[in-house]
Amino acid sequence: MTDSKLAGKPDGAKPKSGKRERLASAAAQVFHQQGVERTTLSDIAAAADVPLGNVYYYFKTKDQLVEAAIGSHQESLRVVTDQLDQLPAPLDRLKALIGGWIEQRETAARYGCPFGTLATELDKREDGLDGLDRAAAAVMRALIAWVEEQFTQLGRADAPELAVSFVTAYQGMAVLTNVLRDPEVMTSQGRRLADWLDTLAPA
Amino acid sequence: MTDSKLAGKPDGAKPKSGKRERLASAAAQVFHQQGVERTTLSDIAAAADVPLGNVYYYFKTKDQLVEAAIGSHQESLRVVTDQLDQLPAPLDRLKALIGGWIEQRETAARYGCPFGTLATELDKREDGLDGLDRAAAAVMRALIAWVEEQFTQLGRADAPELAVSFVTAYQGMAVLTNVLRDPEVMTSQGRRLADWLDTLAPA
DNA sequence: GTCTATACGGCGATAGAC
DNA sequence: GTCTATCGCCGTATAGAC
Repeated sequence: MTDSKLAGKPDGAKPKSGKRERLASAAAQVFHQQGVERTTLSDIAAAADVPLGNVYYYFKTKDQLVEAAIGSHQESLRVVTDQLDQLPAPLDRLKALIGGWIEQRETAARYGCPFGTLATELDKREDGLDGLDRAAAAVMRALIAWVEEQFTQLGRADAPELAVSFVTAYQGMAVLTNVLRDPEVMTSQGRRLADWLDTLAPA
Repeated sequence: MTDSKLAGKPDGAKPKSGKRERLASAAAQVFHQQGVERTTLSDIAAAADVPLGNVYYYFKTKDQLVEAAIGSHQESLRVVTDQLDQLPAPLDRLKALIGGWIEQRETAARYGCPFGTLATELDKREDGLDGLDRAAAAVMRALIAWVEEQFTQLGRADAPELAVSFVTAYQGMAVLTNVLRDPEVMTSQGRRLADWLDTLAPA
């Protein structure tokens, strides 16, 4: 890990087209669908429409592509929360977040949570070899922190624990939606989660 | 898949020692710790203390070991629920189930839910090649069904949805406990889940 | 900077001696 | 039934032409 997005970037040369970014987001997508271990570099190269041998110009190892994929998820999260921050009420922001998850229910039914399943897979690695699992944990913490901020703005003193509960609920929904291959689980459990939010908000 | 436990069993010969079962439960354990894709047959052979070449006498392919591991989880679930069924009150059964999860918090922090992470990994496979993901789903459904039965005995008309919520909560707890590498998440969220049960029970 | 050809290692699976 | 030796494939990574 280290600097995430910047590690391994060839400098002193014209970056020209965003091949590196194309590879990173292709990696994130293919890792989501196939898992890291079942995905070959040639799968990613094909998805990004880049010749196999050329991948190594941008990423020296497969693990660097995993790192880039984590960075890609981090960026996606930032974009989403920036959007949500436009909404005036914290309660509406959280509900809109749930709404977005429900919209992605078909994808979740087939492949699970794009980020949760990646983090789970990385956690099977032996400790200390690489810090990729910790890099993934940082993104998860960023989500929790954003949710916590909303609960704080709602005046909840127990915001930290509520935030963990909230994200926990989502990850659980995603797992069951995926394992049961049933998008309706996301819909019904998402509604329950939204209802729970209403019981917390001060009238 | 097909017959789960029986598939590929050599018949017409003396089974003698339970090597097959040793291999199956070793497979379940190693798959949990390393994931299916990162686990080699030699890892499993070593864990079961069986020579590598001999594995193929009991299991023709690696996938058959995955199938056996799923069967092993199924059996573990049966043992646990049989234990819990000894308790007279359904509410106590559910709380005892949560208590068991909390006891396993250290393992969950390091490797996640033994069954949930396996099912999640199998769901990354392409459809139709093997039915292993569906076999895993059946075990998850069995857990949900048992939980649902407890809610039904509690007189809840919405037992099916409550059961899904309950298992969802656990899977989510397990994911965050694992990703954050923090056993305390399981403790605190487990307590929340138990408290939630109390709010449901008729006074 | 781009791409092809290939080296290298590892793992699933098999053959066949005992 | 048990175990060793080994085959063959595939995937990561490299060398080096263009």
